[in-house]
Amino acid sequence: MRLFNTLTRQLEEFAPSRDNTVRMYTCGLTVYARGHIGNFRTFVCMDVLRRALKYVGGWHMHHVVNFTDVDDKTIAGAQQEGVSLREYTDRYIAAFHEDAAILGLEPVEDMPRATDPANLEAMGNMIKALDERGHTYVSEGSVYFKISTMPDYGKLARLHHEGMQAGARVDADEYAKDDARDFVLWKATKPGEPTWDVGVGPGRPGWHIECSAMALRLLGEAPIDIHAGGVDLIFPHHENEIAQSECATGRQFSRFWVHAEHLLVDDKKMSKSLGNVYSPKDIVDHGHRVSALRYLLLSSHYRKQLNFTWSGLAQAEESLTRLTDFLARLQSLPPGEAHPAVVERVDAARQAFDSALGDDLNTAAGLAAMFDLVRVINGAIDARDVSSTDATAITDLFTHFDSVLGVISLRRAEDETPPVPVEEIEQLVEARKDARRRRDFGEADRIRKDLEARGILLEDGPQGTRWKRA
RNA sequence: GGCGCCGUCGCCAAGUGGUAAGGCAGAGGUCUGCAAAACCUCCAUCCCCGGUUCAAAUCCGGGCGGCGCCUCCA
Repeated sequence: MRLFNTLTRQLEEFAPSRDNTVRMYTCGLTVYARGHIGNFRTFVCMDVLRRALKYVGGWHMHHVVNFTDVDDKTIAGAQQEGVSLREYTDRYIAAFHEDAAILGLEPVEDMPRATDPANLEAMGNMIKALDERGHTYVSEGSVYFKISTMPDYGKLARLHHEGMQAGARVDADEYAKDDARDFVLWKATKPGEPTWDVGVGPGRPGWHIECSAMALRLLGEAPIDIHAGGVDLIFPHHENEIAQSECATGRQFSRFWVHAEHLLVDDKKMSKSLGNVYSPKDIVDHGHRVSALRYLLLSSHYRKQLNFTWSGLAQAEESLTRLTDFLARLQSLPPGEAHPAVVERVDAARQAFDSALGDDLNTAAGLAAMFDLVRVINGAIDARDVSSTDATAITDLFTHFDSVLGVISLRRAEDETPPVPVEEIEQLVEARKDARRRRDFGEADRIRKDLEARGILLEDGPQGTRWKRA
């Protein structure tokens, strides 16, 4: 499996370093607000990476996705609402789980939160290790990482210090630093803020330390295999994680760094002032299905910016329908032997799909392999060259496709709760069948239009009438 | 000011040296009580200008256009 490594800016052959288990860490959500579709673009991409490693690469996963549940925004939010930090962040963690479920994210092995005692302790230990090795200094009660003690600082982001002066907005931190580029490991306690004592003075974690500490605590000895997140995290977050982890352990932190590009909305970055920040739930409130959003996210490469539009979502909806219509059609094929021509096509499609996904997660090419198969098999069905035995093989292959893409199963789950009760639909389909038998097409069409208005489509075929959600 | 990415059919989107995948939309046809679905046919020479090469959307140079990072951010 080939993956683009931000560290080298090249495609590299990936395999886990030990035990056939991929040790992967994805930077998760800061839980001061409900996650938006931009956040979820990253999470869906990493979910597909995770699934591809499992179901195409054949490896086991130990995948950690964290919650940042303490920072300026969470503290401010909790204070504003007069609730505890824990209570405040619990809400958004619950919302995340809700949205993750409707988007079909596969549960990961660990979802730690920064303020859990074991994690805070791990942070304290890492800071102590850094201190022993001479990488820290204390200023006004806060502990800082001293960049000048790390010669290869900047290797991930590849930022050159000279160029940073001219137009860069210099960090107007409220804490004093020796060098503008130094970053805080542990922030001194301020009145009214939550505080912990983990052996480096009372205070709270700096942003970067939590990921380093949790990744190594949960995934074991450095280097881990993959560290992932959105592109905006490359600097400073991931760069600083590398600095802390490598200076504390003396070893490489992560072998691969994988970054998902941003999602734009109507060609603009999402922002509250533009009113274009949507959560997965907003997609539903706009009358769309979340499966269409997942499909849309899959339809372009994870390292390219993706422009979200409502019409793009509608197109995704139609494309996905073509796949599910095809699978429905496979249900009613006559029994018989497997056809060699079909078997050959199925094998070719599997190969094309796996090779696309194994090539730096080329989901768009993977989808094309699926549609190629759909077209060919549809034609073969019309020619009566597909048996139920073939159908089983094809269905199995689609199960494989979807183990990685996770979009068809999502759509099916949605279909289980149609806008009209299934019993009523079936009753009306029966009534319409009678009407058609009587050649009372007026009544038959009336029933169909009535159901259509309520979100149910009827299709007459040789095997009878099939219904589906609009 | 520094670093980097992108520009392929009306829309979305693969392809990165060998003569343009796939999806949506559209046109015509087959099938159907009518629809829908399905199938068949049609629908691009790759932002512009130079260069390298037998051969370039793919490599190099220069433009034009869009975007990102350098600051909290997926």
